[in-house]
Amino acid sequence: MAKDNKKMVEQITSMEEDFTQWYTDVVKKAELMDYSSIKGCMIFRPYGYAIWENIQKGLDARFKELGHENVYMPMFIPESLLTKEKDHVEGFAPECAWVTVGGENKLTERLAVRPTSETLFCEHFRDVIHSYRDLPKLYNQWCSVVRWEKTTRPFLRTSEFLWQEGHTMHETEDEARAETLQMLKVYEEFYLNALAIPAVTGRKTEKEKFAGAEETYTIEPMMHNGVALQGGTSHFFGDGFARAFDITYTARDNQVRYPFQTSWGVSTRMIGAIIMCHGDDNGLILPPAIAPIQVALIPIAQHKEGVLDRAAALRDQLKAAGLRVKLDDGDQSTGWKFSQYEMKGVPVRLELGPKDIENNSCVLVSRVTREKKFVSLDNVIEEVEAMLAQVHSELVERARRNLSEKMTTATTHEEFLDAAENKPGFIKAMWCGDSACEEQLKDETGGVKSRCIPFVEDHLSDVCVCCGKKAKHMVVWGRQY
RNA sequence: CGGGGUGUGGCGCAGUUGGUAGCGCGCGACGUUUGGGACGUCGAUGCCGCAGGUUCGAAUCCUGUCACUCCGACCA
Repeated sequence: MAKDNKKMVEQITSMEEDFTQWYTDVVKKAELMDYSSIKGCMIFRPYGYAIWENIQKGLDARFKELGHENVYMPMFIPESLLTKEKDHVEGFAPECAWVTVGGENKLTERLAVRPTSETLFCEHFRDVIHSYRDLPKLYNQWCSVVRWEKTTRPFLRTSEFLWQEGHTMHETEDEARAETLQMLKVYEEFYLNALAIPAVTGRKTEKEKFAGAEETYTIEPMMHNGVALQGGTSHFFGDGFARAFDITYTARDNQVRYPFQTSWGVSTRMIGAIIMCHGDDNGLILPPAIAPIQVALIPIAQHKEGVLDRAAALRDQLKAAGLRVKLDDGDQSTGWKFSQYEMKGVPVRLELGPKDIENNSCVLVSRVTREKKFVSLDNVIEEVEAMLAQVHSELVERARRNLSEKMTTATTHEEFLDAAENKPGFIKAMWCGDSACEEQLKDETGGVKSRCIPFVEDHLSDVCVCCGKKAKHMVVWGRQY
């Protein structure tokens, strides 16, 4: 029996042994997704989709609080529209999926399945923006986009992925720049307070910028193994698209002017970040704010008189307090249920058995520490809420520690190469501002790239870690998914 | 797009010198269990990725093809 138990637990490969396999095991065992018959596309299973719905709810409320409105654009983009902005099309055309036939007939112009919707928004903005009174336009859309990726991984990179894309138009450059930074702050706050993920934020270098953007800002969380994930981006476009699409308005000074534009997005990749940031060898660990089930209520000896009734009453009580609870009265063994909800990353488990009922108590177990706490049923709601809050702060604390432990500095070329080779994580190093040095470092290290120029830069030295010329910025470097 | 790997019940796999498919898990019924992945009995489930070929006979040999997956280059 003991041997069998062991085998069951070993269904998840340990992180230490093979992080990639661990990741795949977790997404499957936690029932987040399944592979589909379409290459690179995945099926969101109910539990995985529920996480996305909670992320949506949290972000959507934040966007709306700041005055944004949701819209929906078509999923097809005529080739002529997509190609209006030169840099943009060069960035995206190579990975577009094209529709060339409609019904029985070949189309006169092929249609791209949207890889991103800047061009569609611009076409529309051209029609609805005429006066400063029409500005700002603060639009957002929740949709899926398609990018024909060569290699794909569940949640991290799929050919079709779900996301939100905000697109805004403003009277002034200052206002648009402020919007760009504001939305990055929203992402940063959401990552921290909802996903329990602290992250590095900053500006992308010229080389890493979004196709067509003047500035790209990014949030870069670090995964458990030290690898970065571009977790969200916010772009300032200047008036480049406005000029390309001939979007003009009559300003307060009665002059015809071009508006200034931003766009910003996060995707279901966030779920990948949650998995790789918080998970452990027993499976997923979900931050309480977005966990579809916050409390797994497991009745003990449920066949005994009164146990299920009492458990159901407790469930209703917790639900009434606004908690997301699942009472599992299935006939699987208790141990099986424990394992099941651990794999699925439910933050708090509540055990209720005959002895507890007799004592007017129950047992709470934290998914992070596995610590058992015996609490009175009289104040169970407060206790559960406290444990959920504790799980959140422990996840933040753990992730913060990982981030700082895996952050190294390099002041010389040798140090940089050594860190890239031997120390998984981020590297802080000075940089001259030349893309050639980024290219060289990437080649020498086999994939370490600039993540961003953080908002607060340390002065590590006067010279570029690569070429030795005068340094312009401190850059955070790392490998990425 | 380059390099590797794998395709056999839902999942993980075995299948010898070619002889007509098996194991574990899971699934269903019943019974016993029930505070860390329970046990017994019975039962159901296969276009052996696909298409050709060789052969009396192919999961097995040959050719082609498709898919998935991992590692690189490209990207949220």
